[in-house]
Amino acid sequence: MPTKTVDRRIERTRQLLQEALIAVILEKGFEAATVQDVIDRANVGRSTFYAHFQDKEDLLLSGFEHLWAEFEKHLNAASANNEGPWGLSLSMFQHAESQRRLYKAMAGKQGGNIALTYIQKYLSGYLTDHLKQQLAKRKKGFPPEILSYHIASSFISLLTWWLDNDSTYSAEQMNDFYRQLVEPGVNMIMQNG
Amino acid sequence: MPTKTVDRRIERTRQLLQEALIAVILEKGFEAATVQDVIDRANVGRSTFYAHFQDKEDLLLSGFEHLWAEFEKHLNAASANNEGPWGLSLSMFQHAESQRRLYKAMAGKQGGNIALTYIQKYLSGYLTDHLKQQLAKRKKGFPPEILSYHIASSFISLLTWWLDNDSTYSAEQMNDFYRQLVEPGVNMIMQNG
Amino acid sequence: MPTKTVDRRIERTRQLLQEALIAVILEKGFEAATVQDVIDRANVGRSTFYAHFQDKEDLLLSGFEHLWAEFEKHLNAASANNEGPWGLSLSMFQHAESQRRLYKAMAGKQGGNIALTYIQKYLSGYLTDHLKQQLAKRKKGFPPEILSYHIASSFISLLTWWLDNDSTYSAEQMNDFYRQLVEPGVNMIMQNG
Amino acid sequence: MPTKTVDRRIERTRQLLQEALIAVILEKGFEAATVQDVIDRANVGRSTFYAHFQDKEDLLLSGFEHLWAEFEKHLNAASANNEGPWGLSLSMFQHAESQRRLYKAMAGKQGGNIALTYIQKYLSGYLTDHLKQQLAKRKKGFPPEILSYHIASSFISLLTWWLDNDSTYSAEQMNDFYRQLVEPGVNMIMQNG
DNA sequence: TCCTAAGCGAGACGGTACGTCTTGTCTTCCA
DNA sequence: TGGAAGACAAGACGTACCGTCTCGCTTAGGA
Repeated sequence: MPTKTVDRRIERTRQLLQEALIAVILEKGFEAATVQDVIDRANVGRSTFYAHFQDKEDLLLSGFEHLWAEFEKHLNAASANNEGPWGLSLSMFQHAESQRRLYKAMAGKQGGNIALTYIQKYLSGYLTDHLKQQLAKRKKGFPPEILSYHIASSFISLLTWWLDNDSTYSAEQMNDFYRQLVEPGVNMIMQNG
Repeated sequence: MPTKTVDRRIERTRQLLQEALIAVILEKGFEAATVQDVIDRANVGRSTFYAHFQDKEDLLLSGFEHLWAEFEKHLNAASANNEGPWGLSLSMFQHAESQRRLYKAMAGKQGGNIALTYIQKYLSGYLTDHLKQQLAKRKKGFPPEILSYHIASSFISLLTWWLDNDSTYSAEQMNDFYRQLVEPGVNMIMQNG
Repeated sequence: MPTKTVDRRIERTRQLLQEALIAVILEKGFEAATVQDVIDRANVGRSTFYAHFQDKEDLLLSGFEHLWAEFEKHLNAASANNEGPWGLSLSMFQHAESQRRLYKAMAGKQGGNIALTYIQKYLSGYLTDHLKQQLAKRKKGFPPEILSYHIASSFISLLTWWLDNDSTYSAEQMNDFYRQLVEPGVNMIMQNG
Repeated sequence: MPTKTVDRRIERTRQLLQEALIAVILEKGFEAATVQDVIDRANVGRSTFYAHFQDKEDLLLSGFEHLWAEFEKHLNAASANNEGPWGLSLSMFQHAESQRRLYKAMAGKQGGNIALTYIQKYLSGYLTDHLKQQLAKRKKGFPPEILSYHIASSFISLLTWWLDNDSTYSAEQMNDFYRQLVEPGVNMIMQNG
């Protein structure tokens, strides 16, 4: 059975462009980065860029999706210790620690909000699923969408802060801080809703 | 000594431009707004725009500063009930409620991050001053900059969420939610630092 | 009565561009000339070019129309001696002689065929009007459109040859050659049609 | 010794491309035709095109050379009646009549000037050879290069007119028109030079 | 009440980046 | 292993904004 073989240049070009974008973002930020900056650094023709990606957002997103796929691998590999929201946040801090460069470009303030918006949505969805049952029992409780939103955005705030300040705290320390800040409030709400 | 009298047209033009920018932001967002959009709506010449403002960021900021001055008036007027961090946050929710249109344009996701960055800095500064003494007593406590950052960014997250979702919760309710979410964690840290 | 005043920069820019185009055509030909070549030489911004002209054809045509207007002035000034087709052709040879540079760029093989097509149409129209009556008398004569076409295209061929070969023949000599070549055939046809 | 056999695919590919080019020229003209248009219509890869031809001019020229070779066959076959300049022109009108499609693409205004330039040169050369002796006798005569140029370009003008207007005149009629227009002037010059 | 400096609209201008298109070369894969 | 398919670098195209500028007109405020 003849497997359709792919031209290996294609993937190479995509990676050159993704790497070039990261480099440019770290230099001057996502907004200020121009397509010309990226293709110059990648040594790639203008039309080649547009053959692969619609625009620089699309390019960033493609890189993010790759990073996210790796994160999910990491998550599954460590699944034993990382269950529940606090396990998930720890995993993400750890993954960010091991891919600091990429995370700074995508989730730092230099990056656009594309990646952060994605993460926000993912976490909110996860939390809504996870807290649904407990919240359902409450009669006239705390608005669950606000709760989910807060847990997710607090995490993102801390993550961004960590990345942008080149903080030397470890992933585990950051997750501890996160839990100390957020968990008490959440627990209060879950008990008294 | 002759008092230098100011041409009243100047202030009028500035306001026309500020209002036009707000309107355009609410329609298509700050990023997508062009100077041409703004001056068309304000019926103002291009060079007039640049005579008053460096660019659209500058224009937004000028409007924000005006809004902020009004907030401080509001804050002082209600100072009796609004002391401490939770009083400050309540004042801001209330002010946002009374100026919903402007807040949506500046602090909603349609606005840039200029205003939010400003608020973030202001709150962090306020909190650092306010919590400094208590935190100073702790020996090896929780990092104060993270604590301040969290309290401020949680507030901003809720405010933005409130504005963007056209939520019908009152300012007082929103502040309650905010306290329920954030206060327990802060108290734990302050006691055990 | 207030005459609508025109911004003098506009005409200046148009002329800068027209002159730059002529220069570039003489260097590398109309087809090879790029908009970038022209605006670089004219020290004009790209968008300014497109504010004035649709494309380089439009620019050439605008210059040609100006040249043509001058030709008509020249024609009227010398109208006494230049009546009839052979007077018209003499006038054009003379005008070309006095504006050799422009004619080379527009009617030489370096120029596109825009100007030549225009001249061809103009001459054919003129000749059709002029020969109509005589030809109308013939019963089943020579096709008049072919006759007009021949007289016009022969003229254009000679003109182009003259320009491209930097020939030293005078305008009057060229017109003599033209008459010697074309007049006998025309006369035969007009008599025997 | 094995006779070098030519891969029949090669010739087939060349013909596919030539035919595709003709079709595209007739649709949108030579200038507007792109290599992509041609290879799409020929169902051929881009590199294949460039393996056979330098560019679209080269391709057109190759087709023209083939056509020209056929013309020469036609010329020799009818040589008895077609001697001298007026026999040559008749032959070409006849050949154009029998290959109207190809001639329209190459010698019509849709085709570039490549073919016409070639024909012009060929005719000028032929005429120079043919008229040389007679002109040599004259002392201070009419410039022979102008005479040759005129005879050739008048022919080309008529041919192009005929093709572009889908005229129903026969080749013989066209040649008659051509002779009526051009011969008298030439004869006058030859007698009095 | 007039005069004059300045605010202003209108918009031309030089630039820069965009996303598209075409060219001619060069690499990869397949028959 | 030679030729077809098509990925690629290069660069021109026409459009959209930007921030600067020049131009006359209106108009406010001091004389």
